[in-house]
Amino acid sequence: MLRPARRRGLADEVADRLQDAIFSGVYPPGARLREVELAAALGVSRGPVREALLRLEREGLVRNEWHRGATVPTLSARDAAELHSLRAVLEDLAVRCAVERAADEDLEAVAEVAERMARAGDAHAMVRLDMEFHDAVYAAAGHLRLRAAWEAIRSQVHLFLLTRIGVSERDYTGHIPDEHARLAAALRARDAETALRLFAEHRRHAFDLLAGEG
Amino acid sequence: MLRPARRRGLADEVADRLQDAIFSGVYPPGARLREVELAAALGVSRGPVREALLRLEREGLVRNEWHRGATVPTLSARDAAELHSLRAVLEDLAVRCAVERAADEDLEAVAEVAERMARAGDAHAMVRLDMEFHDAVYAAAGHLRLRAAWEAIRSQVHLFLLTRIGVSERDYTGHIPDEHARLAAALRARDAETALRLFAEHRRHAFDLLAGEG
DNA sequence: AATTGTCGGAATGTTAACATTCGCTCATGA
DNA sequence: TCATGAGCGAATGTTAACATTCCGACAATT
Repeated sequence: MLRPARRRGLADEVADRLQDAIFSGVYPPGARLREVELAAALGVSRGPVREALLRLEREGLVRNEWHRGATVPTLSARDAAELHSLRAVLEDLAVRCAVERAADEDLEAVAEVAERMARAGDAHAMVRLDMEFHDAVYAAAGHLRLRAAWEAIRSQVHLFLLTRIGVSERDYTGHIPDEHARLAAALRARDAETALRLFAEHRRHAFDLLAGEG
Repeated sequence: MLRPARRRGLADEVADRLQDAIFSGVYPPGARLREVELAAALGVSRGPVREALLRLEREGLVRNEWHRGATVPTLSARDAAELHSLRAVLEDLAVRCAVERAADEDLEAVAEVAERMARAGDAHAMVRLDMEFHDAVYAAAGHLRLRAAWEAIRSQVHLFLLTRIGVSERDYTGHIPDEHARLAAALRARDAETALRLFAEHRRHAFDLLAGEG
């Protein structure tokens, strides 16, 4: 069973590199992303860079302004609240779809990611797995537009976790794997009510932990 | 009270023209959008056209494939179901936000659009006002990312209504204005429970009417 | 007859040069 | 001292030419 081998243009390549760079802290919130600078650093022309910045804007990782270029946005408390509330309704739908009509193997893939979290290396790896876990849930939901809506805020959630993780790293890495394991179990049992409750508690937990002290 | 006079580039201009053209039926679902052709027709170069197509892809109005160009997608029954379910959770949140913390003037703006629907000209104008009404609700919600999520499917909903409107135009134009008036009234009364119920019935009504017979 | 290889045309992907816009600085004036 | 305007520099917006990729048709081979 082969996945479609799609050819990617330079733009996608550049977008991925930029995303990694932002997550790595090379371009912290507030930093300006100059097209010529990026083009020179990556060894491509401004075209693909421009296109990549547009894609990252769609994901909320950069802000684009007329004739003023792209900058990495700083997430305010209000932004965090927006992400929290929007994520809640999206994830509720995802959980309902997944429980209702996902293939068993897709739900097992979710559980498999949850297991990997138990032996994550550092906090950054944990965050990556956290994102991967939720990706798997949306994939199991089999809802293209829901997945697209998630991907529109996914990077922002990722960035939020990375920037706020220092304030309580211990609690985060300690409780998170176990929580995800329970989440996966509820999904595999196709227990919608329990799953919805657990996911809500999970989000509330993470939100209180990370948004409160920032 | 002036709105910010923002300078728009050619790309945005092109995107709007293309959107109008698609809604007008110039490019029906399945049609190919060739960059050179569009650039020549609009009197600009391929750069802005490319950027515009990327923006329209973000809105789901065109599909872009590697080295195969852009096409107007045809909406299947599954697509309609996806739009319906996603729209439901987004609009629920929008209504809750609007009832909870919208300014009175924003809710009056919603009602004002609803009133204009009573004296709409043709069916196309009615659909435009329908979209405008829901735009106003999202604007009243004051939730930037929720609004962005709506805008990601807005054009698809618009196109869906336009393509399916012929099957039951009479029912659509007949009942819709009254329904929206009640919706607006519930919002102005800040009656969350009633508003949520009415919006759900509204969507169910439109979905049954238009998706069923296609 | 069916499959594979090759070729041509057409469209997109990419590049580099040109045009435009914006923020900043500094001089000017009241 | 503050407000106003011109000019400069830097970055983005736009363009047109070049490179690459893909699809379809047709020929060759088994």
